[in-house]
Amino acid sequence: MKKLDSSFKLIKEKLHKAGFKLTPQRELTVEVLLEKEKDHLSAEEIYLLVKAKNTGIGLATVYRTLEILTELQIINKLTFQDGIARYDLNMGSDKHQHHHLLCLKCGSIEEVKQDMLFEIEKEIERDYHFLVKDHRLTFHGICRNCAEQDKEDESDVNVNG
Amino acid sequence: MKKLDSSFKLIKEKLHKAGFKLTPQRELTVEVLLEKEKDHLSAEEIYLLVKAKNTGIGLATVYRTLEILTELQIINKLTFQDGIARYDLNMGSDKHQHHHLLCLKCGSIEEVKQDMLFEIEKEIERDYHFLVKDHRLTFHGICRNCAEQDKEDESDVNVNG
DNA sequence: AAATAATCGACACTAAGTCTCAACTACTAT
DNA sequence: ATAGTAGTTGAGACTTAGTGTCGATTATTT
Repeated sequence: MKKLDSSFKLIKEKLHKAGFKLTPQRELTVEVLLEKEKDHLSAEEIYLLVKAKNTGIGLATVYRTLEILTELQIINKLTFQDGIARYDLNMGSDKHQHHHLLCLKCGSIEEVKQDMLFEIEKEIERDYHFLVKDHRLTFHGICRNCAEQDKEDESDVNVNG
Repeated sequence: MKKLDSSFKLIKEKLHKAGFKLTPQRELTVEVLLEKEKDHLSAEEIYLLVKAKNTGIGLATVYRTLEILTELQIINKLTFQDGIARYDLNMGSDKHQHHHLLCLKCGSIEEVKQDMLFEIEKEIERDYHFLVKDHRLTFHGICRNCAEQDKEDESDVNVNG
């Protein structure tokens, strides 16, 4: 757990430097976020996971902590089409958001780490005189797993029909 | 109002063909959407605009109508970072969503009609084995107006200070 | 160890959106 | 043109994500 430990320390430092207290509730919230690094958790989910660590925490506290972490750019707040906010560790600390692949079948969210939009941002700035600060790019489609599942189902139908 | 008229007829036809009744509430909702083509209205805003045409309509009806229109791909339902659904006429009838420029200062939403992501989608499909059906791309930044405003304010400060 | 400013949890509240159901109406076929 | 009917409507109850309030608590500083 070396990597998590160092990230954990770094985040705690950031919080402290910004003048926030290091309460156990905040530490546990960060802990959960680090442990579920790959997921895109909602506030409710984070709340339940922190509570599951046999600790009490209020939902409002989770929201407040997430707000602070977003402010400090430790996490990103994302809203996909369902309108529910999800949170995403900003490990790379790039100023630009990475992209997401949202599966329409299973709802999974995969990340695309590279930033493919550099050229397009230049185009936007030139053609629309719009000063780009950040972007959100989500592809909607069918993930690898679901596509394979679909293929299997199809051949099942062919065999049985 | 030739263009609006023909769009209006087309939409009504689509509704009818899909087996939906052409109620005055639905017609008025479509009318509002056509009149405010450039805006990105929320359900609440559409509701008020329809009511303003000295007609009664229920909020639930607006939601239901918007759901149907989204289903039939006559409009697109968009959720930006505030989590409120906004609606957007799908005039071009391209299967792919156009892009948006969201100003962080004034909140305006501008459209980018071209689809700049063709190559990137190919990359995603190749590298991630993800079958892309659609995308959502929003640039966050400062629009032309606000940038100019900022410049003016700055020179004011210089003159007065 | 005491002072204190930040933080906490419980719960009331807001707001977007959905559900329910009795009343109504656009369409279809006569 | 009219009646029958399935789809639709509006009012308001409900759900759910998220915010605000406030008295009690606690991490930090001295």
